[in-house]
Amino acid sequence: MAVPLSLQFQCLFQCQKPINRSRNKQLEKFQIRLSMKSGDLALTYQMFDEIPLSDTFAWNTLIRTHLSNGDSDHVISIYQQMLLRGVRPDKHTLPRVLTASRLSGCLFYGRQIHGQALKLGFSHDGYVITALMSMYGHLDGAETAQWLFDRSPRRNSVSWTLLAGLYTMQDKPSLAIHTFHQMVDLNAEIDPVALATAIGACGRLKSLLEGRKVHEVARKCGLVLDLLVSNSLLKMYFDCSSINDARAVFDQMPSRDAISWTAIVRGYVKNGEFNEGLKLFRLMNVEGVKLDSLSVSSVLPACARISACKNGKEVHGYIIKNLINSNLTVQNAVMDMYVKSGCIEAASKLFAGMRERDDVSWTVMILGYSLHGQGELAVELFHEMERSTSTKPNQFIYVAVLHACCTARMVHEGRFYFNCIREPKVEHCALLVTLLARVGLFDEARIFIEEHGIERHTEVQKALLDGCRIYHNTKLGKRVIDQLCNLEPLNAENYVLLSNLYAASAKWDMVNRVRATIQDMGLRPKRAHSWIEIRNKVHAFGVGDVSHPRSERIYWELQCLMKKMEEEEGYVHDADFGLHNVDEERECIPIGHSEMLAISFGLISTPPRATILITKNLRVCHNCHESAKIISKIVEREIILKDPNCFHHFKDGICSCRDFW
DNA sequence: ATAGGGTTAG
Repeated sequence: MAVPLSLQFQCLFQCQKPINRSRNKQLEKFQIRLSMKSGDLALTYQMFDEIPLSDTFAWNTLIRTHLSNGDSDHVISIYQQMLLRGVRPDKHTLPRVLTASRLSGCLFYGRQIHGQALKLGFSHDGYVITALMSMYGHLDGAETAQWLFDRSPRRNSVSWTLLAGLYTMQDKPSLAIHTFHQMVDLNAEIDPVALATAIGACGRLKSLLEGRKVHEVARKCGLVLDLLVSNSLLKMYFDCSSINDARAVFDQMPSRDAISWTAIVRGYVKNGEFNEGLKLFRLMNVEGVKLDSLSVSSVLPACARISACKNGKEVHGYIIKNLINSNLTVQNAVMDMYVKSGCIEAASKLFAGMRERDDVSWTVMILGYSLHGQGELAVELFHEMERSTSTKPNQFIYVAVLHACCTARMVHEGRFYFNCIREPKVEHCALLVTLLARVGLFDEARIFIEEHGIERHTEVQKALLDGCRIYHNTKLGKRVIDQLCNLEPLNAENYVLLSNLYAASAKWDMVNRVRATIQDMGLRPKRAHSWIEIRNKVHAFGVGDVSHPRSERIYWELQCLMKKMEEEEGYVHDADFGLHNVDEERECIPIGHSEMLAISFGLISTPPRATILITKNLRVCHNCHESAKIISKIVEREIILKDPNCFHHFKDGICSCRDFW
C-alpha cells in the first residue's frame, strides 16, 4: 500500500467538501480496514487527537461500522470519546449505543444512555424506543420492555413484534401470542415478521390450536404464501407434530428456499419418519437447492437412525464435495452418524482429527464408545475432557458417562458422577438404577428408587428389569412387570413380558390367559425383525421368514452352522425367555429368529472374513446372542449386531457387551 | 429496528 491507512483516513476527514454519501461510504471502508488491521483502538484514539472530528454524522458512521463488525465494546469506548470531545449525540447515535450496551450485556450503561435520551429529548423517538425496549428486554426482562411499550406515545408493528419476540425468548410463548392478538385487535399493521414471530411462539408452546388461529390471521392478511410466513408455519406444524398440516403448507408454497427444505427434512426426521426425510433431502438436491451446513445437519440424524451405512456415506460425500466439512455442527453430526451406523472406528478417526471440539463432540464420542461396548475407554475419554479442556459437563455428557459406567459396570464411578449432577433428571436416575441392577445391588437400587421417588417411571422399572433378566431374578422380575402393567396398561410389551415369565415356569394356563387378555384388549405386540444391507440394498427378515428369494440357502447354511456348533463347540440351546419381551420368538428356536436369518444371509452374500452388520428392532434374545458368539468363531468373522440397546460386536467367540445388555 | 432452517439425550 502506497499511502499509509492512517494518512488516508486523515485526508478524508480534512477534506473540505460537504458531507455526502460517497464520502461516508469511503470512511466506512477505511474504518473496517483499520479495525481489521489494528485490532485495537489505540490507533483510532491517536487519530481522534489529530483529527478535528466534530460532526455527529461521522461519529455515527464510526459507531455503525464497529457495531456491524460485532465490536460492541468498542462502540461504547467510541461513544465515550464522542462525549468527551463535546460532540452532541443525535437520535441516530442513541439506538446504536443502546444496541451495543445490549450486546455487551451492560444494563448499567444502557440505563445511562436512557437517561441521556431523556435529557436530550429523544425518548419519544420510535427507533430510540425500540432500542430501549430491546436493551431492557434482554438485560432486565420482558416486563421492563412491556412497561416502556405501555408508556410509549406511538406503537408500530416493529415495537409490537419486538415485545412478542422478547416473551418467546424468555420462554413465555403464551404471552407472545397474547401480545400478537392484542396487536390484531388494535388494528396494528400485521406484516410477515409479526406473523413469523407469533407462529414461532405457537411452535414453542406446541399448541396446534393457537398455531391454527395465527394461520387464520395470516390467511386474512393474504400473507400465507409469503416465504417467511410459510417457513414459520412449516416449522410450527412440525413442532406441534402435525405432519399433514406441515406437508400441506410445504406443498402449496409457490417457491421454496434452503430454509423451507431444511425445515421439512428436519421435521420428518424429528417425527421419526427417517426415510421420508431422506427422500426429501434427495429431492432437494434434484431441485438444485444448494446444500449448506444446516441442511446436511438435519438429514444426518436420519442416516444415523436408519443405520444403513450407504445413506450416511453418501451424505458425507456431499459434505466433502461441497466443502462444508469444516463446520463443527456438521462434524459432530457426521461423527454421530458413523457411531450409530456401526462404524465406531470411522467416528473415532474423525474425532481424533478435529481441530476444535465442543460438548456435543465429547458426548457423541463418549456415548459412542459405550454403545459399542467400550465403557472403560468412554470413561477415560470423559477424564481426558475434564483434564485437558474447559468444557463443563452438562446433562447430556452425564448421560453419556453414566451409560459408560453401566457398560463397564464401574459402580463406584457411577455413584460418583451421579452425585456430581446438580439437578439429576429421571434419565440420570434410570441409568444409576441400570448400573446398580447390572452389578446385582438390588437392595441399593430399591432404596435409591424410594429416596428419589421415581418408582412410577417406566424407564426406571425397565432398568430394574434388565438386572432381573441378567441375574434370573424372577421373583423381583414379576413384581416389576406387574408395576409396568399398572403404569402402562395399554402397552402390549408388558403383557408379553408377563406371558414369557409364566411360560418360563411352565404355567401354561396363565400364559393362555395373558394371551387372551392381549387379544381382548386389541393390543398388537411388536413383531421382531432384522435387516442387513448388502450391496446398497436392504434385506429384512421376520421371525421364521421364508419369503426371501434365497430362503432355502439361508436355512441350509444355518443348519450347517448349528451342526458345527454342536459337534465342534458342544453347544446346546437353552430356551431362556423368562424376562424376554418378544412373543413369537419363543416358538421359533433354534434357528428361525430374524437375526439368525439375517446373519446367515449376510454370511452367504459377502466374501470370507468380511465383517457383517445386522440391525434388529427389538432386543437380541439370549439364544441368538450365544449362537452369534460361536458362529463368529467358526466363520472367523466379526459380526456386528445392533439392537435397541447397544451394538454387539461378536468376534472370536466373545461379544463386546460381555453378555450384559 | 422486529424475523424463518442444524448436531448429542440407550
